[in-house]
Amino acid sequence: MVQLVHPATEDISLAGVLAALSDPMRLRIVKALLEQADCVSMSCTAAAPCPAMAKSTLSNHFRVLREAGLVRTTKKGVEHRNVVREADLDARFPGLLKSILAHAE
Amino acid sequence: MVQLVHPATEDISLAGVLAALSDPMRLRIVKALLEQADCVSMSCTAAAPCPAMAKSTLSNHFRVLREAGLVRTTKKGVEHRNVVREADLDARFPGLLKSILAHAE
DNA sequence: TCAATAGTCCCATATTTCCGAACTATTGAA
DNA sequence: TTCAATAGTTCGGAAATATGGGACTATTGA
Repeated sequence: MVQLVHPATEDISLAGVLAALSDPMRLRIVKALLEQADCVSMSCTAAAPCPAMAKSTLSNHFRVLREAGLVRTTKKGVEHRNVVREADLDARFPGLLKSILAHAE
Repeated sequence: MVQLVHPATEDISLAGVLAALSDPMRLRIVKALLEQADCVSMSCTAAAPCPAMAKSTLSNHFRVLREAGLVRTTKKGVEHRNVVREADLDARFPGLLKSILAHAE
């Protein structure tokens, strides 16, 4: 089980979070990740918020989310497990994520 | 006194708002507009959150904010007056703007 | 050892952003 | 009126960024 590189909580920036969530696809991904508390593989077969999207594009979206500090990715065997960093985000920007997601969809 | 074109409140989209505010300069502009309840001309001489920025770039930022439904622009003589659409935004996405701005800067 | 699966990396194309320069509109003065 | 000054917009090219196809890597299971 490998941990990928993630920004420390205090290094998460507001602009980064907003930029990451300003893409409708990424917003849907985060929403889907939260709704099924359990993981979601990068292919989004479980959450399926991204039907006809190229693998490379999807990979890029997850990278943006990861670098913005929105999700934590762990590599388990052949697949990646993405979890929203709810606690970290709430520590850094109290209430923000909830407030944004409340209006998603 | 001329009203420029603005989206109706119900046409304001979450992605649009987030995209508009995901630019640090625009976030600063909105914050500055709110802090001095009174107008701010497009040159930001009053708010001055944008020192060394080309006129055309600034004009573009205000257009983005306007089209996203974040500010209302009225043309008074030779200058433009920009006001944050607080009430409209709060009607469309209750609490969102406040939540985002609480963490700005 | 080999095939299958899950992602990443690289590259070409497409889109967006930035800024200078030219242009438009309004005002105020001569 | 006419002219200069001020405030923004529009245009066009350069720079930055996003997209997706295809090749590549890593892990698993047969």
